Amino acid sequence: MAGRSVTVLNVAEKPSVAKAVAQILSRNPGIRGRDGRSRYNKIFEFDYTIRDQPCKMLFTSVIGHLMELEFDARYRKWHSCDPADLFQAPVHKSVPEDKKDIKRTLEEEARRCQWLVLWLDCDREGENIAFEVVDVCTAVNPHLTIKRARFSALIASEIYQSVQNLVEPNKWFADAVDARQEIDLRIGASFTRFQTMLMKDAFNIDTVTDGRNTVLSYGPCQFPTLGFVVERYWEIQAHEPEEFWSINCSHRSDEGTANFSWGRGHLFDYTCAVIIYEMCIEEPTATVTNVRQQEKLKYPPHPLSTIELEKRASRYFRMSSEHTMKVAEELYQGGFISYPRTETDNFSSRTDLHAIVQEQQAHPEWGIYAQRLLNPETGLWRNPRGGGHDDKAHPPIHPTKFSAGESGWSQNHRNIYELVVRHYLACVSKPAVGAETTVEIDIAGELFSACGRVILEKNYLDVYRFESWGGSVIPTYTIDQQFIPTTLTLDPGVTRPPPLLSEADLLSCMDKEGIGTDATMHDHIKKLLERFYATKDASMRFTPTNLGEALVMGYDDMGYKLWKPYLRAVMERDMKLVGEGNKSKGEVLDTSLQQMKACFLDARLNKVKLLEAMAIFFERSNRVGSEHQNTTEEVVRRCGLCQESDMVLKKNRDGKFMVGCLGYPQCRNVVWLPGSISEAVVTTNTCNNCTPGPVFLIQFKFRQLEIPPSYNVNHLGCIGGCDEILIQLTEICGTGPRMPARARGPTPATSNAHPTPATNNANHTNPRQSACLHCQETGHSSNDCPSQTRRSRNAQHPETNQQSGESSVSCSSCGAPGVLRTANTANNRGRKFYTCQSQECTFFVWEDSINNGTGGRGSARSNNVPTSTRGRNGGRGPRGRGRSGSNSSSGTFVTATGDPISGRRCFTCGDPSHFANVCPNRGV
DNA sequence: GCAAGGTC
Repeated sequence: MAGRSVTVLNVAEKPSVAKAVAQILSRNPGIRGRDGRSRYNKIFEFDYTIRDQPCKMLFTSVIGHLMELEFDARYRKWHSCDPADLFQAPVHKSVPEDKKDIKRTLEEEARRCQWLVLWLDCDREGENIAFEVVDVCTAVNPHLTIKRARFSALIASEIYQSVQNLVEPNKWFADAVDARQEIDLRIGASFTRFQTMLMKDAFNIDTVTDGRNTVLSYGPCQFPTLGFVVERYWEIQAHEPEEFWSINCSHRSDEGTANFSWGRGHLFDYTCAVIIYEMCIEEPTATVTNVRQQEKLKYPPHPLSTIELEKRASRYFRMSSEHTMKVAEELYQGGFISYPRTETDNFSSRTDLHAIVQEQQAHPEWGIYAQRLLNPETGLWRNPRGGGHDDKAHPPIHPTKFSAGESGWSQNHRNIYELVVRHYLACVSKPAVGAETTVEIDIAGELFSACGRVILEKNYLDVYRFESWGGSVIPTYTIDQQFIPTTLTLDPGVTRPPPLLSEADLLSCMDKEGIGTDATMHDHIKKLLERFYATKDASMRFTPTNLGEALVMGYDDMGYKLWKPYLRAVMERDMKLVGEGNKSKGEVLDTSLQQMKACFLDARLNKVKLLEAMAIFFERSNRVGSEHQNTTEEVVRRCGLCQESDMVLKKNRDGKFMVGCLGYPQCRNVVWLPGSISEAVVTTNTCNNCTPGPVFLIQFKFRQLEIPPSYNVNHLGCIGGCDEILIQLTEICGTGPRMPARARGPTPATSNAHPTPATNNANHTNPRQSACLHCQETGHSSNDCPSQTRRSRNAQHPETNQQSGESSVSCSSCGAPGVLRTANTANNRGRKFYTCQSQECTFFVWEDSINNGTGGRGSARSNNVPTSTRGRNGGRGPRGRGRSGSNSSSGTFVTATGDPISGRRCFTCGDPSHFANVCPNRGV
């Protein structure tokens, strides 16, 4: 029933959506908006009818999130509190200064409206922004009727449908985002303050950070991103090139040349390869055993999503993801391309795909192709294949306006526009068609194959100049045909480490592990560079800096996976549960913050690991208070004297422990502790007697010889005044150390000497139980891995596994203990040798060669030992080098079972002193 | 001085 007109405030997530929806609903493409308080957010007005209700529509927007989460003022200064407090410090949402004008517009318009319709993007963040808008509007007009419009694309039919079927906003979705925001803030701020304050005083790191104000930030997205870079770097460092051998065959005829590759790929065992090669050389006639002809298709890419745009721009134009997004944003603002932040790689069936192509027909470079595409006779058109991703908010990136290049465009603008257009044209084109021929031949029982390809139809490749489809023509062969190869060679090769991560690789890793969103991934990458955690070289590949590597190493040495993507994955799972209503926001916050706080406290107890890792790369600073014992101060209680600051546990340079007020020198409240204390750590336990609480108990360790025998060296004590034992020991021992700190023995063991925190820590894995990152062995952590002694980072470390007096032999490949065994082969029966304890490693050395210095890695083959170990680990294997000189000259070989092979000689010249592969007349 | 998420 038509009634009196109501005034409806409609709010979209961004100005462009407000305008687009207003244009559609008002059926006025030229609709003009009036200005509000914010220069970007216009207000469009028109009349509309929603389910028979006449409406005066006011359509405006926000610019993403309207509010930010922050700590209450008292906790905002870095030294205002213990970073551990940030896990429970009060937080609140507020509108930041630069969004105040948008808030004012909403307030002014909301006052005169009866309805509020939320047109935010239909994802979790959009839902959360919707509730921010609701908060602002209902604060000034509590009687508003609140409705949510759900739409998946800015297409007229979709919008009409949506406005007639308004729903309720989804609080669960918004709650999920609230939880994420709070967890990110608390973890980020606490760890950032902790590690920054710890390292800045202890080391001279300003040298690597350009003297800028150094912040060693930690974030649940930036750190895993750094983790990917460091992990790859470590993989490269750990790589040892390994020689392998392959047999290659070519055949030239009038029709061309075919290059046949060996069915076995390559062999790491030189002897084996030579034996097979000899067999081939002795009977080199090739017989064609199979000829297969197949039609092959090469498909065009899926419609363009943000990540693909970034990856391809990086590959094709060497543009950084950050710059790509900046350029894409400008093209979007200019109306040339669609919204560039989208996960969607699927066009809605309602999109007019042909109209987009029609616009491009006049282009001097790809216009002809667009015309061909639209001509049904060419048969070039094909509806695009989707990649299965849909963010339900935006279509794939596609051109929205024709341009043959604008005068203000940089080369990058031209490149990105061209990529978007060509990519779109490719998507709606038929795949390329090729004819592939595979020929298999047999030489002396060995299989070889060659493949030739002819492109029959280029189709999309005609327009998508960024891709190619290599192919070569090979001669025609028939089954049972025989020929003598033109060349038949035994060629050496060497395994190579993987390359450093490229920007495209990094984006793929992040995408796969769910780190960041399409709109923020480039920010996290940029942050690594800004924080001096990584550098990017000319070929767009990332190397960790010393700082980045040290931080990851420090946490890794603690056994923490804080630099791995798992934490984010858990958070993503929790957010999903909250969004589905299967877990409450409070529940997720409670458990994950409790776990993260325990992890934080534990990390702080183990901070020596971080300091040790940093010490590998950086000089210790001479600043006062820089000794690592007192670089972070653990809060014991609130100061009862000034009642403003916290009392923290400190250790002076001379080794004295005390609990002092952070308000020093304004507040001089201090509790001196007995001089006989060797270690003191604040625990999470609190005193039940002392007030005002909480007063955290301290785990003390006293030096045995400095306290009366009736006292225990370990004592969990309180400094609040209730602890008789502590008072007595202070009286007995005084408050100064007996010996100067420097005269004491080695620093006691670090983390193991500390009590474990009372709370459980789900993220902590014991490095003694987990496999070493480098050699995959258990029994040591990655930082103790003997295989890493070659790494540059250990150059400053003593060789701990080579200490004199040790009688055992350790594996030079993985560092595990050697096992003494007795040979049982014909030539060496009874002779002793060592192999590696690990079944996966083929280290070998004769015992009698150790003292005369002839043994070691690679000696396996020159000493005729069984080579079967190679087979046991599937071709990957010993880090030992390939062949020794004696193999190629003596002519004595063993089979896999250790039996000698005699009577072999060079096939080419008949000389028994060498084999054909090293013959001066090499080749056939 | 700290996070990550929106978007101009």
